[in-house]
Order: sequence, then structure tokens, then C-alpha cells
Amino acid sequence: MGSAHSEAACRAREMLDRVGDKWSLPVISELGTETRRFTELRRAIDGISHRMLTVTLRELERDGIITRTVHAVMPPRVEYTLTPMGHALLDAVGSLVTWAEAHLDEIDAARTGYDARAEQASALTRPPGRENR
Amino acid sequence: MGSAHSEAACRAREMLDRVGDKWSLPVISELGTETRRFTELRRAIDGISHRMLTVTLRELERDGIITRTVHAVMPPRVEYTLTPMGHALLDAVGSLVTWAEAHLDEIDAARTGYDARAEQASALTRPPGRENR
DNA sequence: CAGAATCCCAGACGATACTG
DNA sequence: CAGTATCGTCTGGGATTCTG
Repeated sequence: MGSAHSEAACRAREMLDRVGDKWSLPVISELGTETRRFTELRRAIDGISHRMLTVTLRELERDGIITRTVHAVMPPRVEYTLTPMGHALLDAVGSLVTWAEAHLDEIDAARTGYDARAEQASALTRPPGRENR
Repeated sequence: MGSAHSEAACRAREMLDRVGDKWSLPVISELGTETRRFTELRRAIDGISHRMLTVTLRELERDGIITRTVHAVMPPRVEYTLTPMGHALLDAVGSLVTWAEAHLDEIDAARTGYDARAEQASALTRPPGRENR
């Protein structure tokens, strides 16, 4: 029952909530190539904090998108791998990337145009006087 | 060629930041069918507040994903339409939806399993005593 | 009807310090 | 090396009120 839209949009939103946080995608993308250790990921992903890498990995593991393997050695060695489901997700995200690349210029242009128009509009409203250069 | 990952992941993240907020996708999805007025969208999208619809529409318009048309009548009549770029985006998101639908059960299972294991693990650590039922 | 402006809070995220 | 715990900040977004 209800609107046909919610079906699709709703499912998609669940996923964007999952993958749309700040670091999930970089992590997934990095693991797309090959299995990695904690510190390797840390170094490969620019700007991620120690804590956020941990948190992100936990979430992804919980959802079955990555696998965590602990090797009982000293010092500890933990490896992370993308599951088949994770690879499929990476593929799905691919079409977003494609879209983004295809329309990046168009988006920039749209923003510039919008901002220019907004600036003009507010200039009309604004009390006339010397511009604040 | 440094890290192959950043190229793709970075672009994708820009888009997830754009579309990954709480309401962009429902709005886009709703406009995918046909042109809509403000209040129509408000009613169609369950749970969205007046304010957030306004904000979301502004952002999408700024990025050239939707078009805003004002009809100078009383009462005001404003219509929103998906641009071609917007339609393309909706298509791209489609593969995420497909992925989500295909793996929903798998994700639920993974979570349940993970949580169960976590519960067990903490039980071992926890000081033995009577369970808190 | 459509939208702008204000206030406020929960939760996401970063920095830092400690542990096995 | 890998992970946990604690704390402070900052922002997304909800409720509400005012306008053309």
C-alpha cells in the first residue's frame, strides 16, 4: 500500500546512512584492491583518525561488509578484507562515481550561476550605498 | 600514480555528501515521477518538516539537480522539476537500491550474528554472578 | 501557499590518553 | 600494533514563529 516511491527511496536511504558517513567509502574503496592491516588503512586513508578508523571498521564488520581476521602473534596483526557483499556494494557505488565525474562541471556551473543570481537579488533588497569592497 | 583509491572514493564522497543527507533522496525520488508543488512534496514525503523541505530544495536547485518555477499568482504557486542531470542521478542511485534489496537479509543476519557474538564475549569478561534477566 | 529567521539539541567526529 | 575510553566541539536538522 502507500506510495510507490517510498519503497525505493527508503531502501536507498538505509544504505546511504550506512555508507554515507565520512569514512565508510574510503575504507571500502581501499579494501576493494586487497586485504589490508589496520595501520596500512590508517596510512592509506588521508586524514582519518585512529578512533574513526576503528569505529568505521566495527560498523562495516557488523554489517557483514568486511571481515576481520586476528592473527595471534606479537605484535598483534589484524587484517581486514572486503566480503563478496562488500565488493558488490563497491560496484554499486561505482555508478554514483560515474555520474559524479560526468556532471562535475555542470554542477560547478550551476552553483556559480545560482550564487551569482542570489548575490544580485540580495543587492536589490540591500539599502543602496557604497559597496563594501 | 599514487593511490588509485582516492580518485574514485573522493568523487563518490562528494556525491554522498550531496545526496546522502536525510531528505535529498526522497525529494529526488518523488520528483522522478513528475513535477510537484511545495505542499505536494511536503505531503508525499513522510516526516519531512516544512523547514527541511525548503532547505533541501534550495541545495538541490543550487546544484542544478532540480528546477524551481514560480508562477506569479495569488496564492503563490511554485513547481519543482527534476533536471536531466537529476534524472541521471536517480538512475545512478538505482544500483544502490538494487544492492540494498539484494542484501537486506544478509545484512540483518550479519548484524544479529555480530551482536550475539559481542554479547557472549562481554559475558566472559563480565564478573560471574547472577544474570540480570 | 511558500519561505525566511531563530532557537535548540542529539549525535557525529576529532584529540588525547591509556591498555594488552 | 591494534583497540578502548573520555571529553570537547561543531553541525544537521527539528520546532516554532514571522512575512509577502
